[in-house]
Amino acid sequence: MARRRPTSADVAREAGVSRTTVSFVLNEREDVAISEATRRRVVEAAERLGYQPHAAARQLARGLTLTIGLVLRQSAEQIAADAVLPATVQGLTSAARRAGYQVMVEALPPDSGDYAQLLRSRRVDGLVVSGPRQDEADLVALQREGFPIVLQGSLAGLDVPSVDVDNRAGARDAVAYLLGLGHRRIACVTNAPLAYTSAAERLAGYREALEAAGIDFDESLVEAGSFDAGSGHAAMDALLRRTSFSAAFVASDVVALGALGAVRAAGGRVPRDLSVVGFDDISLAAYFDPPLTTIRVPAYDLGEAAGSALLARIAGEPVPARTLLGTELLVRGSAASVGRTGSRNGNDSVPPTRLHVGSGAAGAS
Amino acid sequence: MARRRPTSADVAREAGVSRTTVSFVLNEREDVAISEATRRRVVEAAERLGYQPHAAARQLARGLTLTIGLVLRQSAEQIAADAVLPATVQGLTSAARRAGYQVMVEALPPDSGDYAQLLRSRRVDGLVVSGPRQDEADLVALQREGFPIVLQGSLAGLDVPSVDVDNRAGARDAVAYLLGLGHRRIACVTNAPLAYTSAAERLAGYREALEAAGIDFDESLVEAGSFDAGSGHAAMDALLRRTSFSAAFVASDVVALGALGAVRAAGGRVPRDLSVVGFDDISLAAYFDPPLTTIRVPAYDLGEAAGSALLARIAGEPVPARTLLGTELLVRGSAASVGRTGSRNGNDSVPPTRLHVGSGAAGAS
DNA sequence: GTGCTTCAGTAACGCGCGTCAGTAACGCGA
DNA sequence: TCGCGTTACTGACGCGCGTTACTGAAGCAC
Repeated sequence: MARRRPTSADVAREAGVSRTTVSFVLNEREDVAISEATRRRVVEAAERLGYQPHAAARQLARGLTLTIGLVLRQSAEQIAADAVLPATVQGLTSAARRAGYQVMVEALPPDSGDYAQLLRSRRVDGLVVSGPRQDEADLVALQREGFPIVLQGSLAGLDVPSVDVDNRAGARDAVAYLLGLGHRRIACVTNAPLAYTSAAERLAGYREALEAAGIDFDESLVEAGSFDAGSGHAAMDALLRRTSFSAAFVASDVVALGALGAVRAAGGRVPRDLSVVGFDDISLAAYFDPPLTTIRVPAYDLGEAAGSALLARIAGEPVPARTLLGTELLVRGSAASVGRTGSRNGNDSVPPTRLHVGSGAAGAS
Repeated sequence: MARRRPTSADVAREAGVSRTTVSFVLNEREDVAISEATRRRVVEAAERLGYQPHAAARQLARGLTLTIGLVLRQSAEQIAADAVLPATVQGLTSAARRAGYQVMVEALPPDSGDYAQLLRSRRVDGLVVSGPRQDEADLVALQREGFPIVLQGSLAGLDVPSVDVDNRAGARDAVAYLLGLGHRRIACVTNAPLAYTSAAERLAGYREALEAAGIDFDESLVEAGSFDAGSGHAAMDALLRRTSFSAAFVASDVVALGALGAVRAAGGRVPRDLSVVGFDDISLAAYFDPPLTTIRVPAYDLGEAAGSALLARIAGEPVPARTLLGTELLVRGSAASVGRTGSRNGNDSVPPTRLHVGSGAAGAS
């Protein structure tokens, strides 16, 4: 016969005290006086029985689930291609664990369901929502009902605290670096369609850096990527066919890998013929050919910060409306000075080739 | 004044029935008779009040949390470098959602904590445990206490149902493919230290394929990788310095990227000088240079299968002790026939170069 | 009318805990 | 002795739901 799991009543009986006392002892309540002797008796009884409080009963009595939710609002493909998601999740869970919280994940592509019930059914105490684009209405409604919500990412004109990477500053740094190397015609491949805030912000950083250097924005130098390497290949291919430039800011490492392939397919060499700077610093970027100069985003810290902000909100503490995490330029081998080849080749005297793909050249594979 | 969230009692009052009736109606119980008229009254009242059952109360009353846990038992670095984890998690959440379940993630590196309390405190109804190596004791104990557990991965001699990719068969396919291309001296870089079952299995598949072709196993052709690209670079570098071979099976795409870099650093070209086959088919593999021929692992399906198996166990249905998911060889551009160069170069007459790295060559970056 | 069955709905209990109000015992000063 | 505060503990209620056993009423054959 399987023994029933022990309840606090069993512990009370075993220790010869009341259930109330058990609760006081095990919750370490400072405001009630318990003699050291009974405290010990209770602790030992609990130990002996292998007592573990029933989570649901506790939640019901205290009105707290000690759980936060992570809602992923991207498409399935986008999630699968997200190289930094695991790190972000780790940051979130670790922030949660420090506060005694657990994390519930809900991968809910747009239009595939509703996460409001997570909150309204009190399954979680709060929500980190990542990558929303169209459910502003739901968000605002939940926020107004008083539920703690933190946005991971950005969404203009929303009265919800958000935590994000400083995409604009990172992009500015990347492009400023290329400008510093002497480049003037710098192309930009976005990391996603511009409806995504991060894509728009990175493009804005690109424009700002050009502007600061007194260079006019040229629309023909911009092409949209879309999460995956294939889009980067296509975008770079289109740019090479359309116009000429000596450097490119590709706003995502994953997209950049595709772009590197397109340059190669066109017979060009990076950085000799074209300098490239990426964004994200995925773990493979250092092993691209050439190793990718890129902007590091602190993925773990991002999850951490989102978690901390949410927990603060749950605790009723004030939370800044917007937290931006800094990025960092990582110089590796994919960008070189104008008029100089990449150092890895050693033949500095050869001028940069003017890359151009004829209409008959091989397209994307 | 903030309105209190509605309870089933409120719905009952609003509909003019008892709470019991509300419960019967909203849970759509077939075994009790409710007139269509009152059914409608209750549903409408619930709708009007925006009623949402309190999850904890429900869990307490029914003894079911409708939640499963995913325990990640790898190191933090390993999780961060895992390119297929998001897909697996998606598969798991989607299997869960179909059954009305949610997923709780617990990233618990070895020796950093205890996941038994998740079960013992009834926070979850069951657990998918991924990548354990040393907590067999805990697992067996929980299993014996009757908790539903499914292993994602493999662990010998454990009486816990497991779901895994058929690593051995996949490796066999990869190596058989290289053999079919005429290669005889085939190196192997493992995807992890051999203490990891998946690494041992993939190496075993490599040996089996060689054996089937009547080729003796040569220990000097094997080098251990370790999750990241850097280890692949180092391993390939060591192999090139130590011996010669015309092909390599690198048991992870991430590790393979580093290996490709090492070949390049040694002045070799893939597949002209060396054929390479990877494992995993991460989303970037098709954009490596050259595009990586590899073994596709069904990451999403893996999560799906683990989830389904766990839910079956929770429902008390029998579950096979071991579920192995098939893999698939994806031929791309990183392997070529012996005596022929890769077709992309077009100069078939050049014999394969014998690659060898002098002791003065550049090492890992 | 009687006995039986089916239909429609309800009262009351229990899930396991947190917590408030209350109490008994025990000093301790005047 | 009384009054009062302190210490150490307990009884009982409530959290919001699911569910079992029960009650009336209606229908129906005899």
